[in-house]
Amino acid sequence: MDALIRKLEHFTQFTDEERQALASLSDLPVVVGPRQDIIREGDNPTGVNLIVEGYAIRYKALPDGRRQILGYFVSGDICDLRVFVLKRMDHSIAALTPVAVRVISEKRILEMTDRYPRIMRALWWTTLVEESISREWLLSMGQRTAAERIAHLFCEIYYRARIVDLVEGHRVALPLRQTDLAEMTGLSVVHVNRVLQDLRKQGLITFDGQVLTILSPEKLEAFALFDPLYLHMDEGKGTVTRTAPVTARAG
Amino acid sequence: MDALIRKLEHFTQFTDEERQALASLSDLPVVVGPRQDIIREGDNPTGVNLIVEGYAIRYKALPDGRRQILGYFVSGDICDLRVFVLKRMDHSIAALTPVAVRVISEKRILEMTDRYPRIMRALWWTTLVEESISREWLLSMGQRTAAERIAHLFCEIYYRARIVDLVEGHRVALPLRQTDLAEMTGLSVVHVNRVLQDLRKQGLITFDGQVLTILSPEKLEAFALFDPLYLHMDEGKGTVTRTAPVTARAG
DNA sequence: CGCCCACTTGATTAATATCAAATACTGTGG
DNA sequence: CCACAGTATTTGATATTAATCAAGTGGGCG
Repeated sequence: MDALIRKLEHFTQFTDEERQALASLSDLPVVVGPRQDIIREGDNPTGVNLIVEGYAIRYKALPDGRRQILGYFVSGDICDLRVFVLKRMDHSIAALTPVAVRVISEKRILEMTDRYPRIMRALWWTTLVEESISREWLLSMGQRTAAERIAHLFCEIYYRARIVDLVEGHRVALPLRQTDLAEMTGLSVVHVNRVLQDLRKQGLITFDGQVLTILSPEKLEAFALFDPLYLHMDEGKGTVTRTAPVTARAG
Repeated sequence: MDALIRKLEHFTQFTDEERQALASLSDLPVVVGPRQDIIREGDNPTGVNLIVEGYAIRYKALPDGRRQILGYFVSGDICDLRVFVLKRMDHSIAALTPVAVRVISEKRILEMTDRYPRIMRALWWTTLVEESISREWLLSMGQRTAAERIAHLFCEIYYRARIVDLVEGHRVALPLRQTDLAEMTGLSVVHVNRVLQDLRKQGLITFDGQVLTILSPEKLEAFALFDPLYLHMDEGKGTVTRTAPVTARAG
């Protein structure tokens, strides 16, 4: 829950009461094994999932088995906040690594957002950021080369992990296989492997399947044509809490 | 405005009063010339745009000029319903063909959704469908071949146009250039041209830059691995208006 | 130890981009 | 009505990117 609050506070500032409400939002976390589905396409979802620990993904598959990862969740991310409006999931959500999730019922979400409009606005913000990310992915898929695409993904992970204090030095715990990267970027595993070697050779990153190290954020961002604007960090503070000072941009 | 109501009624059934409220929502339409920006990246949007006529697009560009179309709007589509939460646009919206838009202020939207929860829900539905479409595009970009991707796009256009009565026979007015298709699919113009020839040769479609004809919807859908589920048509009726009969699926 | 994965490497092929030129189409002015 | 300019489409040839196929290597673990 901590991570959620930390993340939302990049958008707004909460009162203690609001923070309290957020903290008491959900039940105990459930642990999901790696590569297990959390929600499957076609399901009628009953609650919202808050990722407490680990990496989860959205994915979608074609009938012949080709599979595309559409996005990922880190600690503090909420899956499918407004999914109650739709009848059936049009995609699946799965744990990539071991994941701890807290399930929050629709009722609780509604109670809380009714009582605390600022929380509602903050939650909206998270879904808008998620959409923005998905647009950036579309740009990546359509226009960035394989190397740029992977580099860009690493930049994004770096930023998103940092928001919730998952970065130390320039290192992020990132227990992914190269096949996962392949499914995220729409590339073949072999090609991902070669691109990774190339990025390593260029001295931009280090990645061993467990830890991603960004050797030079500036260089990597330049290479990837990465512009963090699409993550909309820190930008709501001024508008929502009008009296609060605007803090410096993270990073 | 008609098209909007027609579209929303694929999700729910309105009372006359609600329909009235929707109809009186906005001012006179403004006409935007083809290839003109409607909102530009970095802008702080002041209102919501309802497309009355024509095709508009979302797009995003890299600093070196590469450009990706992220989605398109047909009559009845609303751009950026909840954009007030974010400070700045992270992408642009432009007219592809001549477009008529109605601008709706945030205030009006809020008044209406406060008074008519069913309208609020219906508007939410449209944004969820839009997100779903963007996920499907990601799947297309990552996993579908060039030909499948274009075929899939045509299927989608066919369905979305049909919702708002823009299809006659199996023909849709679609005044696009091949470069537009290229930017939508992340392909080069030359390759789009060849794929189009191929689809024509296979007897699946006809397209002359003005009118798209789907010669055999079944064959085209099979070829494109198209499953209309992601468009979430007709699926909310049962849940929102509990007394209303569930109508047959369109198509 | 030996097996199962994941990763790596090399060779080849397929998909798609790029470059360059030719053809068609659209609207305009004479 | 024609000539022309400008743009869009088409075609051909070639280059590049990335996929596929096939065969290693290497590490973790029962």
